[in-house]
Amino acid sequence: MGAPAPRRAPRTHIAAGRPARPMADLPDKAANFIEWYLAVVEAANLSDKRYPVKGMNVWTPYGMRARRNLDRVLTTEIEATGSEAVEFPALIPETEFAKEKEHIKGFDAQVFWVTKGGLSTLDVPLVLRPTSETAIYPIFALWVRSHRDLPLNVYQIVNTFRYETKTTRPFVRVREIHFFEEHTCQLDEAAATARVQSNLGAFRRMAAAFALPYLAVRRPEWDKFAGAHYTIAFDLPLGGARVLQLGSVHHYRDNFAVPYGIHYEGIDGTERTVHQTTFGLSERLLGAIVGAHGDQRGVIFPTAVAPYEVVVIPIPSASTTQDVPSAARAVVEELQRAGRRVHLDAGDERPGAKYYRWELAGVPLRIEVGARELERGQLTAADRLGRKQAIARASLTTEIGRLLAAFDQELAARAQAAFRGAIAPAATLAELKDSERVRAVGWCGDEACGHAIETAIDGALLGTPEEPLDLPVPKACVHCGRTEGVRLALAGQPM
RNA sequence: GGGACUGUGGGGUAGCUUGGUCCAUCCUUCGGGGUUCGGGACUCCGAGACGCCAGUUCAAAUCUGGCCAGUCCCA
Repeated sequence: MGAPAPRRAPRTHIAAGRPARPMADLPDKAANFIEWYLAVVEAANLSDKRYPVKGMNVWTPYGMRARRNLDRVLTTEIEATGSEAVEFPALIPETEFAKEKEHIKGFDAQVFWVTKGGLSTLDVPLVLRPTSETAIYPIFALWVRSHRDLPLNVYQIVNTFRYETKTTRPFVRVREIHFFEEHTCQLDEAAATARVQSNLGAFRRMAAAFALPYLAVRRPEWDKFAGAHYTIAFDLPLGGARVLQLGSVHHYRDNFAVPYGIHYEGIDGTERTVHQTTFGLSERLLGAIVGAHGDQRGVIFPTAVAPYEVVVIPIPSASTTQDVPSAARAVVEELQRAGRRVHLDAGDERPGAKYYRWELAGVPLRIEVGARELERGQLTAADRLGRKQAIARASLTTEIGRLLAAFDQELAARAQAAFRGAIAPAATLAELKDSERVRAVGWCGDEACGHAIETAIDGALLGTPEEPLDLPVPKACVHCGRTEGVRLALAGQPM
């Protein structure tokens, strides 16, 4: 006789923060994306938005697991390119904040101020960092003395604050941002350009881990980062003409280095000014993953960010001699030893209810352990894309590795297929109106023509592709018809 | 930046127009018991709410004002 099933599963840490709450059916994703997004984030219990300050949400235990996995990908990839972690303070004196004119113009309407210390008013008000250039660069000026100090590549993952007046949304638009920012100093403009390229490569690898296709575009002059020489942004099409900016890389030239005095002595003994770059990402990536991959059943996490890669569900039965609970525990332990993030759901719910809950929560792979499997020396594995099969118990670890890899591959293939269908060329401005796609058009580079395109699509000229796209280069500007200097440009509606 | 609407247990809602019927309804959730368990089980017992602050009134979930938060639309 096998041991009887325990009356009640032992409590685990996850019980305090349930991975997903059951709820009525989700709103239709295709028909009402925003409603679907808000509902799925709440139902999967990734974020608690009941905190009583606008745009500041609570990270739940389950959401925190996803965030840490996301950050692990970011830190691994950026460190592989020779960047080191640092952490600078959150408060910036107004005097430093105001040194670069364009930068402060771009940000002063959206910063939080600290104006009092205890009961007394501060002589110099402090800004809660909306981004950290002005906190970091005065110190860079002290750190950089010689060409031997270059390149200086550092990054930090910290919270930044922006006083958003628009509607805020979990992960996508928040006032307290979980921000990844790399700041670098380079010998000269060419070296800074090379660093930008290195960042583009790093992001390509990050996005691959998240199974996210994207457009790398150089933003038009009027939409670049405040203080930048140029900005390259990563845009994810989200259905219709909508795009979500995933992050950006900026070339600053010496725009900040001059006002902040970041100089060095070159090999030839002359004093030179560094050229700088930055690379910014945020938890918006998590929103993008939810938005791009999720379906009518809930979230779908790629393995790299999934809070749990595998959930094991025992199927109890009173009429068997098999020791199902012990067998399930053994499966979990074996996977844990193999380094997998795995969760045993031994709760009182019936198996079907657990399937729904974990599908809502986005776990890539579910393993079912029941009398039927044990009698055959097998396990049942079902992935989040609906593929179910029997695997041999004896080769558990290798089978799981294979199934997760296949899952990631299929997830990426599906996202890639959606991506290809999301972009279409347009030869006339009329085609931009109420467009159901992101549009690729000819653009002469003129700002007036750019704004005409923006008006036509009721959105933004995202910019010119920085990486090759499988689209023909148009012969004439879609607005003025000029053929001189015409380039391919993308237009869409930023979320 | 401008406007519209909304706020009732953990989640979704009824009640609000016409103040008293409401120690507030239903579903879900949560805690406990029992029967169960291969795609959202059933049953019994129990828990839990009128966003905050003022005002009007004999009486406020309900009317008024302010604040906070949320949703949507426009620039």
